[in-house]
Amino acid sequence: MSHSHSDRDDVVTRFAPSPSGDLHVGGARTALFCWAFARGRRGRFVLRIEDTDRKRSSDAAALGFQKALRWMGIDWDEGPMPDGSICGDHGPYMQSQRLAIYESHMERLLEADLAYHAFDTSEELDAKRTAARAEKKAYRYDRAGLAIPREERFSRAAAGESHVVRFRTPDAPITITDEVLGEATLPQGEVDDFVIRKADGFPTYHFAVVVDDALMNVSHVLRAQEHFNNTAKHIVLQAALGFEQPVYGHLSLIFNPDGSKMSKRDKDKAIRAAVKAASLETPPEGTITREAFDSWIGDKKSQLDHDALILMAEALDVTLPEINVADFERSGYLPEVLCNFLSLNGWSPGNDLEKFDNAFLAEHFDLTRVQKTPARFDRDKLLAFNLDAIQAMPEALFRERVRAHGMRFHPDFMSALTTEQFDLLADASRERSKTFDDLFKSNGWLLLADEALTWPISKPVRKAMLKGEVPGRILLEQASELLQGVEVFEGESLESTLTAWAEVHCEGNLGKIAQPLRIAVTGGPVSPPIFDTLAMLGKERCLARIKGCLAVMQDVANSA
RNA sequence: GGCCCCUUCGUCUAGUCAGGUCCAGGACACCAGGUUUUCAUCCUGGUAACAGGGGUUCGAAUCCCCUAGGGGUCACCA
Repeated sequence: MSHSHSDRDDVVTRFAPSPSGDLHVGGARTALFCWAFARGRRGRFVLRIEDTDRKRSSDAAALGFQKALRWMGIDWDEGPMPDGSICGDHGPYMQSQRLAIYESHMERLLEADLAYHAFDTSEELDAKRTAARAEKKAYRYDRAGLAIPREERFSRAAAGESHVVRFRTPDAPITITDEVLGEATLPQGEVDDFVIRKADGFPTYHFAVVVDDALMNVSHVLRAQEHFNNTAKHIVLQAALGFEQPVYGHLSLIFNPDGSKMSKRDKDKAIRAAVKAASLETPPEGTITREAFDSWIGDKKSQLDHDALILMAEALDVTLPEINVADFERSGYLPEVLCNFLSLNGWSPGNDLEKFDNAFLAEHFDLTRVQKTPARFDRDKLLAFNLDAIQAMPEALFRERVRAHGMRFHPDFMSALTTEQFDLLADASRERSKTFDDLFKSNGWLLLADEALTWPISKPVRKAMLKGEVPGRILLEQASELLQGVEVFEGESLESTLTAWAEVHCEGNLGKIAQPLRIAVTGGPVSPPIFDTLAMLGKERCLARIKGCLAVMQDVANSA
């Protein structure tokens, strides 16, 4: 397997996820950095799917990864494409389709006695592992398989006896050179004779990754720090197979704000906490079955599936933590902001510069400025960045993007409004939206039928409606008549009419009438600016709602 | 526990490689004041860190050593 020089001179990076679950932010950042590194050097970026674990991998997950990357604005030159096609001359890019390739290299190692069949049972190995742990020692394979004569190993394997193939690790220290972490030498014996082919015939990660990176001409391997120790295995494997060694760079991990490792389990954790807080012993109505609930509660490590998670979160009024790229999309973050913020975790361009796009990242990203320490993921800062980006957006663009978000995640909301209504809402919401989703979460009052609106009595409602020398409900009654006479029910005319009216009836304090009006037409004390709020609803509906509200407030006042 | 790596405000980080311009800068968060018809936004100001201890040096956040703390890894998962 020799490669031409021109081939190797190019920068080639790859992102090689195993397709289980969804792409989480840590993986997304790795992909982003790999992409940026290649793009900034006119190199190629490869997407490879590492599906050698047949139990955990799925095609759906692989597609989900591709969509998540696309959403972030990350494109790749080689690998599977979301439309089902395949790009690149070094495929296949699904490891499960490369078995014959691995096998040919495996044979070379076996023939040269650089690898050997091992017949240990998992029970035997487990026992040795347990013993090592009891002695507080690191477990290392004892090369028991090597005691079997070579001929016998081959014949037993040929006869179909269950076995794995282990790599015969050289008896020498191994030095890893890493562009981020520097140089580290593992003492001899630290890397044992690891498995390179599993009993099911599939290569292990270590073997597949080394073969693929070499055959795909990968020049720079940028991956998570959890792989740092594995690199030693990859280096000795490359030497045995006669492959060139790529440049390595290991990226620090991303943690939760509390310092715990960010994981998919965090969603279950959030719900478990809510279940505990509410002392629930049965699943909430309309969520999951009693059996599912009991087994989930019984096993703290078990996870609910995606739909169950959402149902439970809604029933318990819990906000699930965003972990996956798809979560951030659903929550209404801008992909360019997520990318910007993600790259600030573990990398910075210096000069106090914080806001930049992917093109800038590609141009300036380099390994020397990558942080060695893990970063905690600060959602507040991400939110602040998202707000800034939305505020900086032209009105028309915001309309367009927030509409797209609505069509995707809130179709009922969208179909309930006219285009004019929605544009009004979008314009009124832009400056106060931290995410696209904010608009949909906080304006449910628009969708309700006028008869269905209610006015829960809370402290701010009581204050605005019932307290004071002239209670708000009285002013509201008067303002209602005023509104009846407004011909052009639009923001500007409403503003001039109501401001003038407030000048006379509220001592110039618009708030005195704005708040009662807001509560009357929305059912609560929070909404976009009052004139926009009124205009969106239209004259008829405003008057109907005010009428209903006044009746309720009258009752409350009477019973007080 | 073995091995490897790391350690600047609450958080993300600049500064560390080439010691003085750093009684440590920016951002988010927080606190105080202001603007505002609600919420949010916005404006102004403020609190806040070189993990600890030894060296080296005229001088150390920056170099060396020790201690403490953190992380990764120790699978027929990747």
